[in-house]
Amino acid sequence: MTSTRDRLVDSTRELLWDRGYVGTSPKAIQELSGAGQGSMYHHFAGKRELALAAIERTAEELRDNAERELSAPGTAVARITAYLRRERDALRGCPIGRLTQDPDILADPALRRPVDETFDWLRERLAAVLTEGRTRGEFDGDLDANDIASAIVATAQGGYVLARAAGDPAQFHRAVDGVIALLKARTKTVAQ
Amino acid sequence: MTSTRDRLVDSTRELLWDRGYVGTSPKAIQELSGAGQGSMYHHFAGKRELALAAIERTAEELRDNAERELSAPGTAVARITAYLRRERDALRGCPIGRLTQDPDILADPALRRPVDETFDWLRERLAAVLTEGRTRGEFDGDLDANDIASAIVATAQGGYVLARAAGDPAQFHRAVDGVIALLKARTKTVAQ
DNA sequence: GTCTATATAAGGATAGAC
DNA sequence: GTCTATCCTTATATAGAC
Repeated sequence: MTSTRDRLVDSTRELLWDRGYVGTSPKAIQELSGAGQGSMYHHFAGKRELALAAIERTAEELRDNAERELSAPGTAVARITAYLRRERDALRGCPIGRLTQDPDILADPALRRPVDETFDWLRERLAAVLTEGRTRGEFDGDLDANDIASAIVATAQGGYVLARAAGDPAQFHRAVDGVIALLKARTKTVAQ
Repeated sequence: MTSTRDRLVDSTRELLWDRGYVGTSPKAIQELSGAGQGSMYHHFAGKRELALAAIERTAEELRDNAERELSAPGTAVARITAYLRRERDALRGCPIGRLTQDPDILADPALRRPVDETFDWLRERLAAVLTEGRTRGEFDGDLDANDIASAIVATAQGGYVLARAAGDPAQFHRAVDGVIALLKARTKTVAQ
């Protein structure tokens, strides 16, 4: 059903997620995808081209998933809470954030771009949701949407770090609960 | 002045910080330290033993630096702010947090322990500072010190991710400013 | 499109002389 | 303690047949 090409890209995505760029070998990609060596080099020029396709696809998917939560109906805080509490494998971490630890990725503009753009988009999207909430009068006083949006994205990314260090997904959720509690304290105490 | 052994450990610390465990080769360690191959294997059994010494040393240093800010005089928020705003090379990231992206480190209990313990300590230390602040009456209402401490550590760790993705240290500071703003909003509005 | 053969370099270490 | 020689494996391809 799926083409060899697709299986190569999907396998690369999995391996990049778990082992990063430097930790992912062509041989491992071939084994996971079930494609032979000649086949792999027929479809892609090499590891770099494969990684590029894999990263672009992963970035697209992350964005789509985030947009689903963030564009749902509800208050700003409810949507951000839903986004942060969405079910996930916290121990596996973020497939995009992970790539920022790979010097070879950061050094290559093409490989780096989807990473950069994903976080840029996410930060702006969260800031827009916060601004919308403020316009609607959800929050008390003023609120720097850009800084808080950054803090929210960072809390999630750092939550993965804490979870992986401890080997315990609860550490992710604890961090997320912390930032949600801080954010909720800024909402007007009208309803519960 | 410094022993060959120390130069080997220091070089390994630098390389682990920048390239991670899988990205650090014995050859690179030898070149950076100026030690020969025989010399390296005389002092250490191999890459793993070198990494162990390097990670333990880095963890110790991180802890000492954090303790310096967190045990200073001042309010809880002032100390946490000083900790988060301490001068740093945000683009380089956290030398301990970085290791959580290395499957080989997480899979090895000895290599992983200092990483786990560092974050455990840091989270508890921040929670203690927050609890102390609450006892002193710095904060309005209640406040879940553990969750907020987690969120603070996570914001810093995630701030590095954002900074590295963008190639811009300002992204780290933006996230940090966001969480500080949220935290400050919880202080009693007595003084500024 | 896929397979097998071959190739160069690097990773990670051991052996033994000095 | 340090150096050089040697070793086996993996990384990352290229070449050419089918």
